[in-house]
Amino acid sequence: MVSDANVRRIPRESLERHHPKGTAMRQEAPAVEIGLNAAIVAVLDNEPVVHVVREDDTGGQDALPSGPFSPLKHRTFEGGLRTWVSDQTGLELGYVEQLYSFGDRGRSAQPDDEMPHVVSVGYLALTDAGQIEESQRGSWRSWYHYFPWEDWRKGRPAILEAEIVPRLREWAERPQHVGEPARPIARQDRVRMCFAIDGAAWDEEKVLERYELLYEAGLVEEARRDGREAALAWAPTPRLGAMMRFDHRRILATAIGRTRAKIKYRPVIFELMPPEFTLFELQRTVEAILGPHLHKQNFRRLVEGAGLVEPTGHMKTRTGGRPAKLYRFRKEVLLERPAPGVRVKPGRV
Amino acid sequence: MVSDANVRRIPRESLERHHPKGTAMRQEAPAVEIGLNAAIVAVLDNEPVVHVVREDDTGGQDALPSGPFSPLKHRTFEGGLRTWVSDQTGLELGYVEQLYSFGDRGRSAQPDDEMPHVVSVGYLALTDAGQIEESQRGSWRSWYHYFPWEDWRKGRPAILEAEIVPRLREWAERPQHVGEPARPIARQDRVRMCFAIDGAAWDEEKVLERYELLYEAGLVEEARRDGREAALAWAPTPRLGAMMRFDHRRILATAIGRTRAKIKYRPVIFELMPPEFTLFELQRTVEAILGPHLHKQNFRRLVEGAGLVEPTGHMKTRTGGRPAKLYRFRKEVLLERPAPGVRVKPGRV
DNA sequence: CACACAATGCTCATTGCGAGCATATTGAGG
DNA sequence: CCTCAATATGCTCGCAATGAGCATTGTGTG
Repeated sequence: MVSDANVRRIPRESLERHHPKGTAMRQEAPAVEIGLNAAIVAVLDNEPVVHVVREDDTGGQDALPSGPFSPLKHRTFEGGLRTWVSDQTGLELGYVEQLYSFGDRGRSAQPDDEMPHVVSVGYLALTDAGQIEESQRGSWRSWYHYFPWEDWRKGRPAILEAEIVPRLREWAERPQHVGEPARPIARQDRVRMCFAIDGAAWDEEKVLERYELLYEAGLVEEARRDGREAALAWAPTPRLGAMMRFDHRRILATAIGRTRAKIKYRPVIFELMPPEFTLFELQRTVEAILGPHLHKQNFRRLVEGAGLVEPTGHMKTRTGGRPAKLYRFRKEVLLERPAPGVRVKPGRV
Repeated sequence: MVSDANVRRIPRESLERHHPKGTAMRQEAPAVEIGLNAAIVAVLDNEPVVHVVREDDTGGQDALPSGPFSPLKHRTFEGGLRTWVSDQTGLELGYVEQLYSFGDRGRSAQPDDEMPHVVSVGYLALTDAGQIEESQRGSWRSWYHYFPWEDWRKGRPAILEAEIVPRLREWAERPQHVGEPARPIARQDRVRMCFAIDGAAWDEEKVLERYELLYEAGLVEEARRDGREAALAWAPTPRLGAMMRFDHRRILATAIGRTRAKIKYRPVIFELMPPEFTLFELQRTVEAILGPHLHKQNFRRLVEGAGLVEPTGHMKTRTGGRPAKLYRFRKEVLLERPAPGVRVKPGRV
């Protein structure tokens, strides 16, 4: 337990900056600690992987690299994040983007809790797998290890019909707890939309919505850990993906959803590629991120036609067939089009 | 000045939760204060407006409704925000969405500063203008009051050629300051893309990029207030939009950009509409948000064809011409399409 | 040297969308 | 009542983007 002295009282003048006209608010605001978390993503051997830190002393839960934000040392969140990641993993991040700030970390904290409150700011970082050294490989895990139901590369994952959908259907039919916020959309419909049942289309971007639904229904281990009531009512459930520390799986879900959305309108896919690549390698990388197979010829037409790439003049010979032209990212596309990206249609299966 | 006692030291055990394996980090992290800020948007008489609080005692700067996050009172950020807004303005918010967390508030704080560090979490809220009472009208201002260059409803705003572009061109040609981060994209190209010169297309979603460019170039008052070096080198510049308190204009820029992007793939436009409306009223609202004129017949085809609306059976007669059918938002569309929205193509002029 | 395997080139039907013409209904003014 | 201005609404045409599939070109291998 942390002593009461750690709950700092913010002086009046600080509050005044918020409410110079003296509104009704008078209470003092305790300070909080800000945790910076990075979901560092790469594509390694056609598998989307995320960097994790194993924590042997806490039952082997995986965690994202993270550390507290210190305004005395870090000028910006992003700067602080880069410092932490560099210290903890040795990686120098390239592309970094803020995802979301979670105020109800792990949702386990009670309002009267005396623990210093921790707020999570999640970040997405994309890295070329070529940077990963052999010795570091063990620290990277497929993101489908944590979200098996998101992996549609071999068709609809069996875990959906076998484990998830029946339990969600049952949950949807149970009466809601009193005090639970009335949702504008019924449970039934949320399940239908999120998990593509009864003819609804699978939307690969709804990663977070699906995870939060499973959490609400008490079907992921984090819900049980955090003591959700709904979870207590449950018979033992098979492990639906690997648990992570704190709210890190939620942050990772946000990261996956954002990556899947973003490659469609920003050329961030090239952050995951080596400097030179064949068009088919590019396609495999996109498929690793999004899921199902794309039409090869059309993918080529799309990418070339959009001016996203240009040939380097070199060839790759060991393709197993005819040699392939090597391409590089064509940076000028950023100056030509307002929203360049791999505009693959959602809802393919 | 705030006494040193206000810089709370976080105890070791708190840090340990971040770094159980004992990495190299040992310094203590001071706590920070989290400010919640709301950009509350409505469309009033075909004008996009934002709720502002006037602050007569600080030179009349406008501010967004805001208040500190208190984990003791607020279970979530969003809950805290709703409480603050309700207390300060009497508004009960409907649609609310988190925008971004700004760690370098106002960018004026130095790393060695002893002021309690304030982090801004910005939110976007959308409201039906019908909720606004007559007496409250004075608290709402057109968002183009703060961003005149964003208003393309009467064609390309004159302020661009007259004031902005020439100064930006000059700024782009000046050598960068030493110590300034080397940007992957040259100043010249950033100006070109952001402000649609030399044949580049105007991207109405790049609101934040444009504001940040003007800030960097020292052309908005906030930059001068915050003591940017670049700004000091400048001869007096005409007022480019109205300044706001702290980083509120940056938050508003984020809000505008997000709104413009979001109505294209989520039916949030209906948060701004009364329960019944004509298709032309809907079009005017979209145009207020996005800018230029849309083709009336095609807009109708788009909206009806996407199943976004359904006729109520009622008619509106005082249209100035033939009476118009009244429509309502068709909620079922959420269950049918993965990303329903007013899919207007960007880059129209 | 034929074959398997990929890479690459091209066609064709369908759809989506920009643009404009045409018609239907009102209220206002003579 | 009649005409006109203004708006609502319906429909067509043509181009561009896209999904799907066939055909051809090069390499490595047995």
